[in-house]
Formats: sequence, C-alpha cells, structure tokens
Amino acid sequence: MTFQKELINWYLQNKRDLPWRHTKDAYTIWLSEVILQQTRVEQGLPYFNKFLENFPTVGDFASATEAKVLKLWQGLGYYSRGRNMHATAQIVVKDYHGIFPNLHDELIKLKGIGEYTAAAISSFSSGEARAVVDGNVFRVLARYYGINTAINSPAGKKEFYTLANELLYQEDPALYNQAIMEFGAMQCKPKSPNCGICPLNQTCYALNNKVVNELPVKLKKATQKHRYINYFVCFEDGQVLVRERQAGDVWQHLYDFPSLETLTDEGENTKSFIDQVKITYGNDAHFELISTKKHILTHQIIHVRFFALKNYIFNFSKQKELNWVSLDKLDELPQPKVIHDFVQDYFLKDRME
DNA sequence: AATACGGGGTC
DNA sequence: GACCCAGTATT
Repeated sequence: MTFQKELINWYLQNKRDLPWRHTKDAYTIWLSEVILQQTRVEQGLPYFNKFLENFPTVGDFASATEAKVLKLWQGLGYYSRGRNMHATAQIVVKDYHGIFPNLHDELIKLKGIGEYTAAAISSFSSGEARAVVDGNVFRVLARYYGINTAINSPAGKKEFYTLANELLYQEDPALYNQAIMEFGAMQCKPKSPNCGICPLNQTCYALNNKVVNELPVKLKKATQKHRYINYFVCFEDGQVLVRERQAGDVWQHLYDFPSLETLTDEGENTKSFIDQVKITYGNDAHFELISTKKHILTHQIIHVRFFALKNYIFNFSKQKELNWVSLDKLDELPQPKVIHDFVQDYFLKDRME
C-alpha cells in the first residue's frame, strides 16, 4: 500500500470524532482552525463550542464587540488570533457579502490566516488540492523520509511544503490532510511513539535508522526573559481601577491593573522600590503585599506581585487607559490568566458563578 | 532570519 | 526544566 493509503486506512480506523469534521462550512472550519493554532484539540474544543454558540454566523461574529470576542477567548492565549478573527469577520461581511471564502488564494489575504490555515480551510471546505503542513505533518514527514533540515528554517519550510504537496492524495485532499495530521497527533507522537503497532514501521526511515527521537530537527529557541511586574489594586466603594493594555507588549487589549515594572527582583521593601511608588502614586501612598505569582509564557517568565494601594494620586488625564469598574463589570472584561486567577481569588471567591 | 505572541500538557 | 501543540505577523 502507498504511504497515502496507509495513512488514510489508519485514519478511518482510528480517528477521533471531532465536531468540525462533520461540516464543510468554511466559517465553522475557520473557527476551528484558528482556535487550534498552537493549541491542543482538548484545550481548543470547549472554545470552539463556545464560539459557535455565541456566533452561529460570521455576521454574528462581526457585529460583536472586540471585548466580547476577547472575553470568550480568555485563557486560550495568543490573543491576536481573537483580534484578527474579529477583523476578518468584518471584512468577510463587508467585502464578501458575509459568505466566508473557501479558496486558498482568497483565504490567504485575510488576517490571521497563513499558509497552514488557508490550506486547511480550502481543502476541507472546497476540496481544493492544498497540502496542510502543521507540527504533526513536519514530524511525520521528517521521520518517515528521514529529513533533517530544520523545520523552523526557511529552507526547511520550503522543503517540507514541496514534499507535502507532492504527496497530497489528489483523489481526496481533505481526507488525506485530516489523516496525516491525526496520524501525527495520535500515532507518530513527539515523545515515545508506539512504533511497534505503526502501519508504516517497515518503511519508516527514522525507525529503521534508530533516529525517531532525533527527528524532526528544530532550531533552538531564544532564552526566556525574566520580568518583575508589580500590580497595584485600588478598591474603593465597590469599584476597582483597571487598565486596558495597549499595543507593544503581551495581552494587548486585555485588562489588568496599574503597575510598576522593575528590571530586577528588588522586593517590596527596598528604598528604590518605595521611592518609585511614591514618585508614581504620591508621597502619601501606602501599599501592602497581597500575593505573588510566577507566570510562565513562551518568551518570558513574569514574576507578579499584587499590592493593595491606598492614599494614592493618579494622573488620569495622562493615562486614558485607566478606568474604574464595578466587580460585575470587571468580571465581564477580558483578563490575562494571571489577573483572572487573582480576581477570582481576591474579589469573587465567595460569589456564585 | 529571528523574535514575539499564552497557556496547558507531557515526560 | 525542556519540549510540544491543527501557526501567524512583524522586525
């Protein structure tokens, strides 16, 4: 049997029953594909259901506020995906009469849709012959064909895309694309795959040459940066002072609190930290540590401290992103996970959901 | 060509 | 702690 037919045969016997596999609707498939970018199926699944419930059509998505979209996205990470989806939904309503494109060359123009997602949506919804190349496909091809070009180098990308499109099963691109990704996720797993039961084990280069654990090759990532963010929680008359995060950093357009960032782990009792607080919030400002948390992101390790702040002065005219909100309103705002956890614990733990 | 962008799961 | 996940956009 050919490589392609082995994969399809394996897929038909082993595939998971996933909701987006029951439709050819480009909008629904777009929802699933963007949600699943850099995200495991198990993590993305409840978000897919939530988005489809809240936004049954692309028109519903387009007419929502960005804050509503980000609130639904809360906890999923890589929030630009949500913001780009919102922008794309509005483009589709405006320029495509609300009919989601299903051809690669149109899809690739839209925000948040790159090579992978354009291939996925077009093949699944229109049957277009475009090979998907995601983390699973890189791994399956690298191992089976013994390719040691780095998958995150430009040369590697080109090489893998070329091979993937040569291998594409022309009779049913959608089925083959699903099959190779599912095979990578379930059988040809990153760590300790069970090669003994693999239908391709007789002809797999990596297995036959004992390099399964060496492939695929990936260039090492940069080291993580440590950051020290001190949040100041102001709570007066049932209202909390929140800050909408702006462009140029993580969590764009999500809400947190006024903060002071330090370059090193100073602690809250050093003179320089106390001076910085007084310069920022006035000489009478008083603060008290509530809790600390280490929050790990891909490129940074954020050491977070929460303080209760009293007797402060804010220059609201200079910081338009600051706003007082009630606890009910706060609960409706999209927040980074580290903030949401704090808010739940500190303000809302006694409330019913 | 490198880096930024989240959060969770696995070993 | 290191690596990975149905990647994309920006520099």
